[in-house]
Amino acid sequence: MVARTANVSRVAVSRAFNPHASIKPAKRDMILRVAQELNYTPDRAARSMVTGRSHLVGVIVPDVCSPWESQEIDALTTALQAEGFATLLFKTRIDLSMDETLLTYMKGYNPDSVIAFTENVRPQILSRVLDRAVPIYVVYGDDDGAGDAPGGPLTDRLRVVQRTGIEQAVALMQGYGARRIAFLSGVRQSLATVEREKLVRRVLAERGLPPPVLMAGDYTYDTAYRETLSLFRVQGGVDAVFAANDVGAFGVMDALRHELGRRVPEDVQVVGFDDILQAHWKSYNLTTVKIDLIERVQAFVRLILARLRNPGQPALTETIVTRLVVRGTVG
Amino acid sequence: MVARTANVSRVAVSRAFNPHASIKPAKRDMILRVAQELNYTPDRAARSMVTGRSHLVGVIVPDVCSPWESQEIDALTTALQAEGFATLLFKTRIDLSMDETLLTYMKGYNPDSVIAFTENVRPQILSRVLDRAVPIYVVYGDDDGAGDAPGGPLTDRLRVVQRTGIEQAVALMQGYGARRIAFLSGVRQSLATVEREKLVRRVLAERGLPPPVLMAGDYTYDTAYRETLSLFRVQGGVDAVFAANDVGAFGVMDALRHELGRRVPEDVQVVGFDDILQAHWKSYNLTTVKIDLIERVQAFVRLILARLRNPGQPALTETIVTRLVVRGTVG
DNA sequence: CGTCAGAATGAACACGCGTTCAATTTCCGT
DNA sequence: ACGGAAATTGAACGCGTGTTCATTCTGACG
Repeated sequence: MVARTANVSRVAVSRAFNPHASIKPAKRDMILRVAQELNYTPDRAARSMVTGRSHLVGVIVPDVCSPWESQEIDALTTALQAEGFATLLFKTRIDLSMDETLLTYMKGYNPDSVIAFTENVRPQILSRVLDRAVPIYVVYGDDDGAGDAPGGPLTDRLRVVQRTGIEQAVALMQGYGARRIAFLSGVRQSLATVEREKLVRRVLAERGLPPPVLMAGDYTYDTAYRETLSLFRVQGGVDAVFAANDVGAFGVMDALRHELGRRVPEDVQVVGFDDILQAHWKSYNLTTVKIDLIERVQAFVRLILARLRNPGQPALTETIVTRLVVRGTVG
Repeated sequence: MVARTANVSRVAVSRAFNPHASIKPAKRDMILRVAQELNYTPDRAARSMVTGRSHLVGVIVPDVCSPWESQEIDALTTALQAEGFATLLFKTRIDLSMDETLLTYMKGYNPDSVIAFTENVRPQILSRVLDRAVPIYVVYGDDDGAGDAPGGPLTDRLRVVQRTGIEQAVALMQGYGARRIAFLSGVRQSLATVEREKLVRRVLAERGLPPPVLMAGDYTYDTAYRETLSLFRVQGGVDAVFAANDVGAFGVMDALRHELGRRVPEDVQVVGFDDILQAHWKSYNLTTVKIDLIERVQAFVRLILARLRNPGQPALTETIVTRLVVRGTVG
C-alpha cells in the first residue's frame, strides 16, 4: 500500500489523485512519486462505486468489419480517450436484432453513456434496461419517431439530415442525363436505409423523375454485386444507381465493370453514401454523400459530456448535415 | 433493493445470481423473477472488487480503421462476448508508439487480460505496468525475442508462422516467370513487417532470385500508391510486388493500372498479406498470404481462458500458420 | 502576543457485492 | 420416531475507493 510506504493516511493518497481535493502541493507530489515507484493506480471499479461514474461508454455495433462503422469506432475511441473515457464494445447480430439479453449484460458494467448504432432498437427498450445511463439515439428521419412524449424515456439524439446530400446527388445525376435511377437499399431493419429510400423517392418525384427501381441490398459488397447482375441482365434502361452505402456502391461498380461490361460513369452512373476512406481509392473514385465523421463524433462527445455534467436536464439534440462529395462516378 | 421486495436476505440474492452457490431452486427462481421485474442486475464493479475478476479484456490497437484490425476486433469481440467478457478498446498513436501513460490508464480498469496488436511495445513494459493481467503478445519471428528468461515477465504468446505462406507466394510468382520482385514494407516499427521482409529476402535467396527491391510503405493505400509511382517511373524490370499487407497491395495495383498503364497480373504480379474481406472484391481479386482470423481469435480466447483458469502457470504459447490464397493477381 | 479564518488532516462511513462460518433446516435410512 | 449427514441460511466481514465532519495546523492581521 502506498499510504504505509509514504507514511501518510490512506485519505491523503486519495486526495493526491483527485485534482480538486485540498492537499498540500508538496505532499501530493511526494505521494504521486511514491505511487509511481510502486506502480500504483487508483482502482476504477472501487472509485466508480462511490462516485457513480464508471468512465465507460458502451458502444453497440452490428458489424465492426464494415468500413464505415470501424472508422466511426476509431474516431469515437480516440475522442473518448482524450476525455478520459474508455470504449466498451459490444456486437449485435448481423440482422441488427438487439437482444435484450445483451443490454442487460451491458448494464452490469454500468456505462456512463451508451451509443447504439443499431438503429432498430427502440429507445423505450434501451431506457428501460439501462437505468443510470441516458442512451444516445441516432435519428435519420425528419419526423424522429423517437417518442418525444413527456414522461417518456429520456434519450439524447443525434439527428442526421440526409436530405441535403441526397438532393445534391440526384441533381448531379439528372444534370448529366440520368433519368431512370435505381436505389440499392441497406438492411431492411435499418431505419437509416428506410429513410434514405423514402427521401430518394420524394426527391425524384419533385424533380419530375420516375420512382426509383428498387434493389434489395444489405450493406454488403456481395449482395450488391449479385443484385446488380440480376437487375441489369433482366431490365434495361437504368441510367444510374444510388446505393445506400459506399460498400454497396463498390459491389455495383464491380459487377457493372467486370461482369456486365458496362462503363462507369459513361454507361451507368453510381453514387454511394457515407464517404468511407476507401471511396477515394482509384479503382472506385466514388461520388458519394458524405456523413462527416469528425462532426458526428464530436457531436457524440458533446452529448455525453453535457449529459454527465447535468444528468437531470431535458433531452438534448445535436444535428449534422450531409453533403455530396463529387468524384468520378457521375458524368 | 431486491432483497426487501422478495423478503429474503441480501445474501440469498447474491446466491441466486451465482450458478455454483447453494440455494433452493424454488427460492432462486423466485428471486430471479423479482429481480427481472425490478430490472436488477448485479453490479460488475462491486463484484470485481471481491472476486478479482473484471471480465474485461483490454485491446490495444493503433488503427481501428484498418480493415485487418477491424475484422480482428469484430471476431474477437464476438468470441469474448460468448465467453462472458467485454472488449475494452484503446487506441495508440498511428506510429505504433505505445504510450506508457495509456497502459497506466488502462490498468485502472483492471482488465483480466490484455491483447496488444501494437507489436513494438516490449513485454517488459506491458508486464511492469499491468500487475494482475498477464498480457498476450503476438510473435512473428522464428526467434521470438520476447525474453523467455526465467524470472523475466510472464507473458503468453501467439506465434504466427509467416514462412509457410511466403514460400508458397514466392514459389507461385517464380513459377509464372517473376524474377525481379519488390517488397512493399509496412510501418517500420512493426515487428511483423520487419520479419516479413527478412523472410522474403531469405526465401528469394534460397530460390536463386535476386534480393528484393525495397519500397518503404506504412500499411496505407496512399503511401503504397505513391511509392509504386516513384519506383516504376524510375526503375524498370520489376516483375512482381510482394506487399506487407492487402491494403498496400491495393494501392500498388491501382497505381499500376490507373496511372502507369500496366496490367496486373500480365505485366506485374502482385501478392498481398492478411487476406482481408476486401481481397476478393472483383476490382482487386488479390492473391494473398492468409492469416486465418478465426484460428487466430480462437487461439486468443484459449490463451485468456487457460490463463484465468490457472493464473500461476508458466507461459503459454499458441501457434497459427499462414498459407497462400490464390486468386487472380499472379500468373 | 492573541485571535480567527481558512487550509489541511484523518477517523468513520458507505458504495454493492462474494465469501466464510456458525446456526438452522431438510432429508434419508433405520 | 430418531439420529446424523447434507443442504440451506443469514450475520459479519472485506474488497478499494470518495466523502463527510470534526479536529488540528497554518498564517495573516490587529
